[in-house]
Amino acid sequence: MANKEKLEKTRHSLAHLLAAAVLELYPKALPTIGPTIENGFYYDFDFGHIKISEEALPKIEKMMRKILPSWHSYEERELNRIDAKKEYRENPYKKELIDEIAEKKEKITFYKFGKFEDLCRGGHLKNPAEEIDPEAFRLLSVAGAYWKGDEKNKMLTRIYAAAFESKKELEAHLLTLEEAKKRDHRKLGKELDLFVFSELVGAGLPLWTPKGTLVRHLLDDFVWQLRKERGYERVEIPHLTKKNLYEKSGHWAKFGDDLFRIKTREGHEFAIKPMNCPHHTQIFARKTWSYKEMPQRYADTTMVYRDEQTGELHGLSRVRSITQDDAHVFCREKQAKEEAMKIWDIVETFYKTFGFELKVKLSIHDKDNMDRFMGDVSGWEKAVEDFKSWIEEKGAEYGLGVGEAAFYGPKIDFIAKDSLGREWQVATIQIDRSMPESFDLYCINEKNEKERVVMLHAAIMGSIERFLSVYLEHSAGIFPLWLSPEQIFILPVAKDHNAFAWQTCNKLRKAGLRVRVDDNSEPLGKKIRRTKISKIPYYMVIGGNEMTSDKLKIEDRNGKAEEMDLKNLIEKLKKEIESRS
RNA sequence: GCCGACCUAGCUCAAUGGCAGAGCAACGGUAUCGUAAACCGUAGGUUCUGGGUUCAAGUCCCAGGGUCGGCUCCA
Repeated sequence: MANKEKLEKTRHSLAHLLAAAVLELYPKALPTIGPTIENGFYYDFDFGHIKISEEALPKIEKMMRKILPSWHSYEERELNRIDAKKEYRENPYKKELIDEIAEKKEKITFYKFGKFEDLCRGGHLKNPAEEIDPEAFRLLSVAGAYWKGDEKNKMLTRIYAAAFESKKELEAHLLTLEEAKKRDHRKLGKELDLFVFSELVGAGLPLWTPKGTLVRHLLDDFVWQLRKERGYERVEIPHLTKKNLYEKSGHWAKFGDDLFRIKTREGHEFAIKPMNCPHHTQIFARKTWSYKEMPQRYADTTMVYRDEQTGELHGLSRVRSITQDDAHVFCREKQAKEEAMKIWDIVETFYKTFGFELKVKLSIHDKDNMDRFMGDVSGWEKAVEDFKSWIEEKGAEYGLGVGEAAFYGPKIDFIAKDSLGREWQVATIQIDRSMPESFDLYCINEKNEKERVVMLHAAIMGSIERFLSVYLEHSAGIFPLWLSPEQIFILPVAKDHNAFAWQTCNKLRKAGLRVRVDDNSEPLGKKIRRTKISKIPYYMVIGGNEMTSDKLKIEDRNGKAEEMDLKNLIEKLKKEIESRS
C-alpha cells in the first residue's frame, strides 16, 4: 500500500476513533462528519447544551488510546434508506446525509469498529489496533463550525487533530507549528515595534509607530520608483465622498454592510471610501483627452476603510483601515495589453526582491451566477479571453478562480505563501470596461470621435498591511539593510568612547544611514546581547582601538566581521542598500 | 456576526473567594569595563469597562469592549 494511501486511511480510521471516544464520554453528543485534512483530520459534533473546551481534549485523547487496542477489525454492512435512518433516530445530521446519499443513488454503508458503528463510505485500515501508532496523533483544538459550512445552519463543535504514521513525524509537525508561532507577524510586529492596536481606537485599526511608518514608506517608495519609471503620476483624493459617486459606480449597492456610512448635519449621506477607483475616475474626467495623451496613469497610496466583521479581523492580514498602493490606468483598448504587461513587470521585480515565489490566478466571473457581476456574459468572456491570451503569451502557469472576479471585471491575482502555508492574494491586475461606461470616460481618437477608454486597476502590494504581514512571517523579521528601520548600532566600550562613537554616528547619519549609539552606562557584554537579540543588520564596537586607528570593525547579524575605514564602510553599505539585497 | 477560550505593571507571567507579586524594561546611584545579562536602590496597578452576588471579588454571575483558535465573509 502506498504511504499516502495508508496515511489517509490512518487519519480516516482515527476520525472514527475520535467519534467513538466522544460518544463514550458524552453519550448524548451527535456525530456528524469527520473528514481527513492536511496534517490530520477533524470531526464535527453537536454536543447539545454541553460546552466543550480544549480542557476536554486530553481526556478524549486518553479514551481514544483506551479504545484503540480493541479495534482489530471492522464489519461492513449496507442498509436501505429507511433502515439506515432508523439507526439515527436522534441524529438529524446523519439522516440528512443518508437522504443525500440515497438521492445520488449511492450505496448506504455502515462500518463498525468495536462497539462503534458509523455511516461511512469506507477507506479504513484493516486492523487499526495493529497499524496505528497510538503516539502519532494529537487532538489540537476545538472550534465552532457551521453544519455544512453554511452560516444559516446550526453551529457545531469541531475537534481538530494532527495525525501521522509515526510519533517522529507528529513531533516534527508540532515543531513546525511552534516555529510558525515564533514567526507570527503579530508577535514580530510587537517585538520590532512596528505597529500597535488600541482598544480606544478600535479593533482592526492598526496604529503605526515611527519604525513601522518608516518601513511603510520604504516599501511604498520602492513601488513608486518602479511605477515612476513606467510613466505613472501621483494623485491624491479625500477619504470621504457623497453617496452619489458610489451609486453611479455601483458600489453603493454591492458593498452594502461593509461600507462605513456617515450622515452629515444637513442630512446628506456620505461614505468613507472602501476603494479609490471612483474617485480616480473623476480626476480623469476633468477634461477632454486627446488619444495622443493616453494612457493616463494615476498612482495613489492611500487608506480605504471597510467594516469587516469583528470575528474576521486578524493582526495586519485582515483590518478595517487598509493602505492600498493603488493605481489606475486609463487607456485605449489597444493599449491595455501593453499596460497590463508593464504592471506585471513591476509585480515580478517587486516580489523577486523579497524572495517570494508567486502563483498566478485568473479570477473570472461565474456564468451561472451573473447577478453578482456587472454587464453581460459575452463582455466578460471577451475580457477573460484577452487575459488568457496575455498570460499564455507571458508563458506563466495559472489557476482559475471561477466567481472570484471583481464585480466590474476579471483579475489576474498574484498569490504569495506565508510560513504557515497560508496563501495570500497580494498583487492584482484588473481590467474594467464597466466603470468607464458608468462614468462615460472617453478620449477623442484620430477620427475625431469619442472613444470609450478602458480602466486597469493595479495594486502591487495589494495592501501594505497584508504585504507586511506576509513578509514579516516570510522573513521572520530579518529585514534587508535597505528596509531595516535601524541599520547600525554603535556600541561604545566605556564612557570615554562615547564622544567618538557619536562623531562616527553623525558621519554615518550624514551619509544617509540610520544609526543608533547605545551609550547606556552598562557593560559591553550587555549591549552586545541586546544587539544580537535585536535583528539589527550591523553593529560596531567603538573603544580605544578604534580611536587610535582609522579602522572600524563592523559585524553583521550572522557574526561575519570586517575591518575597514569609514569611507569604505559607507560605500559598502550604500551599495548594499542600492541593490536591495 | 457565530462557537469556544482568554484579558493582572511597558513586556512575559504568578497570586484556594481573604494584605495584588516576580523577572525583564524604566528611573536614580555606584562601577567605566573590548564581544550574549555589573551591583544597590526607586517607582510603577481603575487586575479591560460597567453592573451584580458576598462580611470579603483579580478570582463567582450578567452585559459591553478587546484578543486568540476556528466557522462564515473578504467587491
